Amino acid sequence: MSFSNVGCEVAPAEGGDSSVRILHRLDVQEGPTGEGAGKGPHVGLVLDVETTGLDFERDAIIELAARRFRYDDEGVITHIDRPYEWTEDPGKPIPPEIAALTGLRDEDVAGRFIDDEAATRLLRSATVVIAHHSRFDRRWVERRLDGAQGLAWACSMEQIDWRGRGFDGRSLGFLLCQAGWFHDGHRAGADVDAVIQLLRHPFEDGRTALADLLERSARPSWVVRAVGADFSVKDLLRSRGYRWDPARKTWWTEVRDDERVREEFWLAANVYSTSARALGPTFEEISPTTRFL
DNA sequence: GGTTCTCTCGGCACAGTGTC
DNA sequence: GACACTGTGCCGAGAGAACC
Repeated sequence: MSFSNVGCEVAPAEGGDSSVRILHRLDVQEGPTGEGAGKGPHVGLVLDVETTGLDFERDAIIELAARRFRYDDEGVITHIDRPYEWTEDPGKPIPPEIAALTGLRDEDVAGRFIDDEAATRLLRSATVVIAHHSRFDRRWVERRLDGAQGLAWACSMEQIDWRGRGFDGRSLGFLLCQAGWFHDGHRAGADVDAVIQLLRHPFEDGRTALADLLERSARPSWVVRAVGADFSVKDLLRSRGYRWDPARKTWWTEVRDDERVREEFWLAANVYSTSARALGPTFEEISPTTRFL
């Protein structure tokens, strides 16, 4: 565990003691922020849900929070909107471990419901919806809100190269800590603000985390499936980053749009040149509206 | 023909990291 | 604790070869 190379302003303690770091309590304020305040032409939205568990069939959302922000072409946040938070009665007791984790008790959610129309309108007003683990949040939101399908999603956990940027781990609280802040985690509103703060974070090259995220999210990509690949090339595929899909019984990987042609050549030379029963690769386009489903 | 060994072809278990 | 995903390494069923 190291905080030495995170490229952020974690303040040394008073007196210059380098063995001590000071963390600031996170307090994201509504209103214009930074250079070019308020002028960003794009609208992003950070969202987080708290649920009674992880089972999409049996469990339910108990809290949904979101906050919009404006950002400019450089990925700099220029204005932060007011927070939106709803709690919802799941119709059954909140499990003790979830109550301990989130601080939400049965009486906090009793008789309360998410305003479907307002929440859906809020989500649809954004160019991109961002969550810290969109594979989780997207499924819950699309299941709960009828009008929330087909939005462009990005993931602050998966689509920012935190390790490459000098951070350890990917958990929200730990990333925030390395950026010099702490918050009261595991409440939806607090986690939304934590993500916004991380997106504002400037790396050593001056780019923000949001800029990295938007660039990676906007890149079209392709799921390549080595359909019919012979077993003899499985280790070759694995070493190139392909993964086995048990359901479809194919090796697959995701490549950027500009890597597709190179991948086709590689497959032709290394996989399909030797495989008598090969059927040939398939390519499925992936975009922000189809990721994390 | 019966038994044992070896190889093939995935499949599975587990650890680590993330979410609630 | 439950679940998802990734990476790594080992396991197992079935087929064929080798041996008696």
